[in-house]
Amino acid sequence: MQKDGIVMTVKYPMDALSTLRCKSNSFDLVITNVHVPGMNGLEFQQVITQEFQLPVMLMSAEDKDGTILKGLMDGAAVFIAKPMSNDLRDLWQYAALQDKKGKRPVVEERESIEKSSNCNKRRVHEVGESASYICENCHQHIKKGTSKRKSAIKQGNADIENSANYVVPKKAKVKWTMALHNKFLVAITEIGFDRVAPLNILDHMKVPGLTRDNVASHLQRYRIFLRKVIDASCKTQAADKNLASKAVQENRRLEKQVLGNTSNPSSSIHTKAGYLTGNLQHLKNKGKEVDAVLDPVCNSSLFHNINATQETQRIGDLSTSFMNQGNVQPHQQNKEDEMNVNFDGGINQDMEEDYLQ
DNA sequence: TATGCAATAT
DNA sequence: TATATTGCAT
Repeated sequence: MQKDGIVMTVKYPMDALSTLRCKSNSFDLVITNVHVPGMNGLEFQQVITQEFQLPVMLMSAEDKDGTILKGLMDGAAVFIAKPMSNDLRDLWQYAALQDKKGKRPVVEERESIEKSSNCNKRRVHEVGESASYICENCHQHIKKGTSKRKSAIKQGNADIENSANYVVPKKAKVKWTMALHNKFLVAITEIGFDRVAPLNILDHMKVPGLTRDNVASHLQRYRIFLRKVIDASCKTQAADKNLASKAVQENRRLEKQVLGNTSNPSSSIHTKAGYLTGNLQHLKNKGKEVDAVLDPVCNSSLFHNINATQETQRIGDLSTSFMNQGNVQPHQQNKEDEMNVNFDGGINQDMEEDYLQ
């Protein structure tokens, strides 16, 4: 693990050692199997500990006490039995918090309770990204317990939590790129507006690492946005109605004037009355069209408690304005976002890599 | 239990 | 600002 958040992998221990010798200052943490080709992992760990003073995390499918104990006594920072849990990311606290004086962080034993999580490329990437996040913010996490809200720390780790060096592991933050948001929209469309719910959306999106909470949070924000847009359009509509009733009154006044003065009807009055009548009809038609398109959507469960029946924008336009909320300068928008917008749901691996920060 | 939502934290 | 988390009501 390098300081800039990048993970470097090598197959052979000797390659790792030569890399470390070239630039040992660039690395924060070494993760190795106990069983590695060409060398015993415990030896490997000892060399690194002695030569580079880097925390070493040992992994093994064996959880025999002897192996664990030996590794820890020889200076390994952590020993983890495979399959590893999703809490792998917690490990970065060892790199982040390593004492300058050489004091090793608390040793924490972990059980491998969870079903084998796939430790694939995606996973490693995610951990790498969140690592730098923890490094940047670890000092904030160490201090203070004065928050009004209940701590996010889960129960059952009280001893670890209380240790001076404990850092609350920070979850990766999902960045809702245009591509991801479009997947979200596709999911909503597929599900049908009436059955929209976080878990449902999550199932349809099929994005690795995305959680129900992520979706729920995004859905909430999206609904707030829609409400704003619809409220605004209601006001517009109200204004239109006002205009329409004024038009009606004006029409009647003019018609009376015209009818009351049949001997010399003013062509300009006829023209104005005709214009207002046409305008009124136009407003009515416009309202009907919009109603027809948006009523099913506005009355669906996607828009709870929204008492709006008219909308001046089409739903498709809403996604763009949703993503442009706050109106960031267009040129600052991710090139990727613009290029990868994809309503067909086919999102490639590289894009998925960008979802989690 | 999952949901929606407001308030609040980060 | 955007996203996450929490507590509550349903």
